[in-house]
Amino acid sequence: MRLSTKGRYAVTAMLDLALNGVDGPVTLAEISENQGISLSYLEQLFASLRAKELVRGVRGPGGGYYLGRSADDISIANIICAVDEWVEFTRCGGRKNCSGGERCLTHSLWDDLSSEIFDFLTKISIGDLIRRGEHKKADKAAHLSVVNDEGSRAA
Amino acid sequence: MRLSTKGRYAVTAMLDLALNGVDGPVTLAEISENQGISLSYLEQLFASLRAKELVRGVRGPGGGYYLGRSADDISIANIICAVDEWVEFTRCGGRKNCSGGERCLTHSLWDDLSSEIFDFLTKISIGDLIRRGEHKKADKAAHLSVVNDEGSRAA
DNA sequence: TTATTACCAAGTAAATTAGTAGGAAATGTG
DNA sequence: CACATTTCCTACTAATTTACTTGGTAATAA
Repeated sequence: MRLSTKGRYAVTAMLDLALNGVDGPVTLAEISENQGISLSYLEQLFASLRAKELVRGVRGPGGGYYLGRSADDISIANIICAVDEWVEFTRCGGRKNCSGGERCLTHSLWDDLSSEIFDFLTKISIGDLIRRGEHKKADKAAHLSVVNDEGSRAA
Repeated sequence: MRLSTKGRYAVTAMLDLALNGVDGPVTLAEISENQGISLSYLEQLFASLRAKELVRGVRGPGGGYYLGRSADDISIANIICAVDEWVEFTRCGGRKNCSGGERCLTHSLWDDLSSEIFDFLTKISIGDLIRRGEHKKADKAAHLSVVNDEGSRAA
């Protein structure tokens, strides 16, 4: 697994798209403005996202991007894999003395961890994140001024 | 959170250290050999790991590195944070029109996801990974030739 | 004394990230 | 139709990060 800043940009952009795309498509110019990402870099990212059918583009005036499918059917792993090319590491073939022996155990362990992280991110959808955000807002509205050390992060 | 190849190297090296360091310290030369990482790059990584007291170096002939504390007290998040400098993103201050309004929700959502991934990796220790590996070995020995689609990954 | 090892610093090649520039192809609107 | 808007596409580039190289110094066991 590989969670780089590139993947972060992509997830953030997709989140923006899901939030602002409820009535009509969202232009990359808007996302660029909102998130402080250059338009052309967004174009690159969205080319990858479009290739994996995570977004759908509409050209011309009034155009922009839609989510390619329901927000509940788009996982964080989907997004990150789309832009980050998912290099499979620990392909022990070709490595030193990795065949079968003690040596390979380390690789195998990392491989297990890696796929566990992947599973974790597969289970979180854009829809989940949004609902979670709504809950938090509702909670804040309900018992206002009740501040614990977790809630007061975003200034 | 940021899970780069650099963090991968560090986790792999720490795993190697934990596995081979049961009787006596492990030299970076050995890890370099085992994992195919250049000695000097390992030195850089271990400088960071040592600064966070995740490893302990012993100089001179017969020297090498020990884990800084019990394998159960070293989480994957610990390791990644040590080498990856943990840049805190989505510090919305200074950003566009991020103060309070709609705009910030996206950042906040990503921030939540980020800390969730962090929590996840905090809960997995080097010790956990090793025990998991041993279980897997035991399972293989017990009901041999029973292969499901998950177990047959590492060739 | 010597070999071995951690430890340290400066520099560098390669890869990746992020952004620029300059378009072409659709498409809604006047 | 003309035109503005927007996706879509390619090539180039600056900045940053990754991974490695080189050339040491300091500690220490034999």
